Amino acid sequence: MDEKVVKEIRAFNRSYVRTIGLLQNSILNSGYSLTEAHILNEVNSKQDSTATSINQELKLDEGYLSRVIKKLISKSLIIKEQSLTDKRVFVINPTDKGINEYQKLDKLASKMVKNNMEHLSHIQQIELADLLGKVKALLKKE
Amino acid sequence: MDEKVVKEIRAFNRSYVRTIGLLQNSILNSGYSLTEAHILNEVNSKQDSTATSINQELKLDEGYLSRVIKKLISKSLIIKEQSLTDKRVFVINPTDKGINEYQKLDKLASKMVKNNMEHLSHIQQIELADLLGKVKALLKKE
DNA sequence: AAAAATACTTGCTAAAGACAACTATTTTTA
DNA sequence: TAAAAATAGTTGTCTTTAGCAAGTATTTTT
Repeated sequence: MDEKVVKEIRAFNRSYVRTIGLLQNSILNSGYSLTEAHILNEVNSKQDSTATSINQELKLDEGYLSRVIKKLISKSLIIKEQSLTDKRVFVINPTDKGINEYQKLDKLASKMVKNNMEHLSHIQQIELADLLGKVKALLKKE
Repeated sequence: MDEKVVKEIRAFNRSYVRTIGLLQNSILNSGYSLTEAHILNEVNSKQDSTATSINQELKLDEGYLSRVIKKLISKSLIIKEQSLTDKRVFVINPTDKGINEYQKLDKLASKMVKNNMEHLSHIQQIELADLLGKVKALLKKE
């Protein structure tokens, strides 16, 4: 494989990690940890999540996940109900408060992205979205 | 600002974070924490680093950085010498072992990137590098 | 010369996460 | 169908990572 290509990709990764890192840190100022925000996102993105389904995405330690879920329950952001068909399983859904908080986080994340792009002209912004879309498409082909 | 653009960028961030996250985790299996790897990178990238110069890039807690540096010294990966011209300053450089370990990490990171791209054709790889270069250029304009 | 700033360190604490052992339930298999 | 294995989740314990505040030493500013 072309070393030049690898070099270019790694240079991009380094610079982009820093950018995304800053966006993520802004979420940390919202009162939720990154993991909590991710779980909130999972639970709000699909109905009847379970610890297992959440962890298929997040790949955390199960014990740790269990505790974070407990914490989110204690904050009344999610509820957990034992499945009637399989009593090993506990179905998780957001409360109204959880939906609300998630939407706040979502808006915050959008705002951060906007702030990060605001020095670009409108045409450049469209170009950026176009470029990223193409990259995503290339990398999706598994 | 165009909501569609923001949406596209956020979708990209999500998918890319996952990709980079996997690469970073592979480094974690090398026996060094991400922070240690970053410091090793800093110290190997430029001569006579200092805690302050490292932190201009990494932006860690100063106390924590001080301790991680101490740990790397105890592992004989870096050495620290008091500056003769300004005794507040301690100049940091990699040892031979530190240079060696850094090169190992560097190769590992390249390998991971390669693995991640290997399902792409040569033309697609070049296209990817080209797209990422353009994105980086767009975002660099501060 | 005193005050402020810089460079770094240390004590203390909390958060994030890993590992192993455990309960409860369901599925597989011999 | 009873025993074994697998699945889903929890809890105890520990380490790592990191942040905050107060400290030392030195240099710069006033």
